[in-house]
Amino acid sequence: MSTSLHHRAIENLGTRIITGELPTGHIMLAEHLEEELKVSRSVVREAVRVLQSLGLVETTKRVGIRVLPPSRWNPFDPQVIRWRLSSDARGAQLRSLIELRSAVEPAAAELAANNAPAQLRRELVDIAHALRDAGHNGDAQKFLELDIAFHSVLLSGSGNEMFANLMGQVAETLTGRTVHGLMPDHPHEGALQWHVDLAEAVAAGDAAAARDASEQIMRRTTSRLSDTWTDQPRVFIPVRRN
Amino acid sequence: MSTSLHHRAIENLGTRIITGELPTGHIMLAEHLEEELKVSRSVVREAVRVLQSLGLVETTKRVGIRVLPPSRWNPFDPQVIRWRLSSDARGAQLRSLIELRSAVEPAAAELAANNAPAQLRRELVDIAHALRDAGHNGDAQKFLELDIAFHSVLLSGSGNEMFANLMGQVAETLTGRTVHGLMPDHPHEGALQWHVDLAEAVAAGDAAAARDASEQIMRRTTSRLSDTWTDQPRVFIPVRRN
DNA sequence: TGACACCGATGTGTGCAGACATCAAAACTC
DNA sequence: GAGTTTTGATGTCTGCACACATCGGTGTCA
Repeated sequence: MSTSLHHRAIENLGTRIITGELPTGHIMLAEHLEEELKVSRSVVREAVRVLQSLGLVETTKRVGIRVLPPSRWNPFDPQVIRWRLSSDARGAQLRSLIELRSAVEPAAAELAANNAPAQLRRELVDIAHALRDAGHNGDAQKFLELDIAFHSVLLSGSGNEMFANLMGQVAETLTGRTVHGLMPDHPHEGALQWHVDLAEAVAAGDAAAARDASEQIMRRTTSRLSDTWTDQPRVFIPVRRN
Repeated sequence: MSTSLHHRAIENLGTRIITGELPTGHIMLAEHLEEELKVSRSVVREAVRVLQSLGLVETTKRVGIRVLPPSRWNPFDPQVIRWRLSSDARGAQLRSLIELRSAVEPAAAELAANNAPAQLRRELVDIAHALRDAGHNGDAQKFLELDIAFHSVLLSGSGNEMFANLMGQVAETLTGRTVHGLMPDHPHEGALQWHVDLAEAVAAGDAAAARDASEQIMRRTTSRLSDTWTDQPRVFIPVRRN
């Protein structure tokens, strides 16, 4: 009972829309939602307003609340990502996130090597060494924590708030990976060293080396996970013209 | 008066928070907002709920509605981006977007060369040629439209919905560029050719060439705009740990 | 006397119920 | 078919009850 009714209503409708249980074009009435969710009008209205701002629904007078097509959803919203990760589209969502990370992290590494404050560089090196140790010792729990911390600090160090914000979603991905049993028992030895190389390149201000190391890491991560989405068809969202 | 009260309330509070007129930690009371905005409680409550989902405010019982620090804002939300683009932080926002584009578009070009459907490839080539013609003829209006269309189609062709979604924000950036008088009278001749090269590489399925051409374009775009944000300090968002 | 734990008063968001206003789709009239 | 009326859903407003975090007073104990 700790979560608010408002929050639960958003969660309920959001997941049902994203799983496709409430398909594109499906029309709901606020009044109907009241009795279905057993909540009052204000709760329904506030939830619908939030879903509207996420691009999941639109409201039209005399019609009702219409579910919008996936192309209108805001794919960068943390909630939308979380809902997709726990739906049938998990593979497609993971692929999107990995492709985004593969594009962004090398750029972030370059920026961090050029701009990050000294303390952050030191922290990155420390984490990389601890990460290598945890990997050698087979401490899976600690390894995961340090892995998330490493990439978070790296993205923060880019000084680009959009990059930095991705860390939350990266964390979801990584934790989700373990949850779904996609983590290896023993981390790859080369990957551990690449993390150290990356940290030291950033510390030394060597942007090119930092990018190289990051690209190595992302290539390996991609190849390790790519078989989870081979069955997922790519969706080509039509260009919206006014 | 066409926009709803709800929407106007969001716009009012959102802009004032992002410009810093309502600083981090500032506390408002719902009751006070009612009389200030001259709207009823329901409007205020729905607006606050949306701002909450954007990470701009949080509500606490017995305290009120507290403005959150910029590190909590969702930097990928289109509304937040728009507000930041029309605030003092416009330079920083532009830099973030360009860095993101620079990271994403070459990756999108690669993906498009590997995966895009045939019709999309043809369309891209047609647009590139039309873009070159418009550039030669000095037709600024048409050039802008085609430029937006080109990058939109390219990002859509990646088959990654997150990449595809960036086109909206790219469009904002590009149109904002002309609005702020940052467009050259005559587009760079090399850039026009690079667009054609990129389109033809995608059409031919040559991922490496597509990436190269895209990187060229982004390098030029970055260097052309970088003097608009030289005075903007980089902000290093602290890593949020639970 | 002073420090500390307890507890009730207070204020604020949360949730509820009902009413009227508004406006666009649908039905109707000509 | 064009213009008009009707209808039905969201939009907006208001009063009320409740939950609960914070604050300040009270009592207890050292």
